[in-house]
Amino acid sequence: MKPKAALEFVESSAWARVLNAEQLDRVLGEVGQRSVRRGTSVCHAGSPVLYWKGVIDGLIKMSVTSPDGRTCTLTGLAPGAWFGEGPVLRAATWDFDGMAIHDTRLALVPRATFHWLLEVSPRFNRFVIDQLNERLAQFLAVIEAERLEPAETRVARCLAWLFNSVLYPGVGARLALTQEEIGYLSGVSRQRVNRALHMLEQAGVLAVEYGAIQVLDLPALKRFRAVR
DNA sequence: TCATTAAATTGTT
DNA sequence: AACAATTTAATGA
Repeated sequence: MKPKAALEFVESSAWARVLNAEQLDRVLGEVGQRSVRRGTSVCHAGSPVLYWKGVIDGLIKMSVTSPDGRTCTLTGLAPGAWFGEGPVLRAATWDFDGMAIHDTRLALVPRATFHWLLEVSPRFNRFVIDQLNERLAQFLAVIEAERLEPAETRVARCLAWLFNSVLYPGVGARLALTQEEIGYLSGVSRQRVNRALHMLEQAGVLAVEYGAIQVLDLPALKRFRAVR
């Protein structure tokens, strides 16, 4: 696979801009690329972590499966995302499943390269800390909504997450996503998603399109609260 | 380009 | 979960 798109993607990533020329050269020399069709697995719980992965375009769903076969979706990974630093850092295997829910292109940074960057670049370390911290804040917001808020608010939090420009710099104002998919990502029935989206549209926060949504006011989406 | 049809998605119960 | 309405994509005249 010719990694041309991956090279450009790495160069445009926030963490690449904090590296010196020598460090960037090594990364560009070792980065790989992979295209996956919608519906295919991109990483599997229990299998070895070989790469730190970036989403060039498309969409990935992160989920876990219980021993009796039930699955729970944790989050979506939108364009611009880099993921897997957790498993890369602490273990030799993935602790979640990743599935492409759209045709997706991935950039692959070998595990060894990632660890080398951590050793030689304080600013890269800082990037990783910032990213982990941003995720933590997002997870807290989602857990809070899960326990305290009605479904409409949970949908809003889930969408605010997907449009997070720190975690997913590649996402513009518009994201191709059906209401069914939003349901899977936010743990809400499609009917409830439909209601929530219209509520959010009424509030002027986003525009509902056929098979897509467009965010008009991201700050408002983040702080949106439906009345119970 | 237009009309027809199938498939996907949405809105509602 | 089921159904009807709507939108899109594909096909061929």
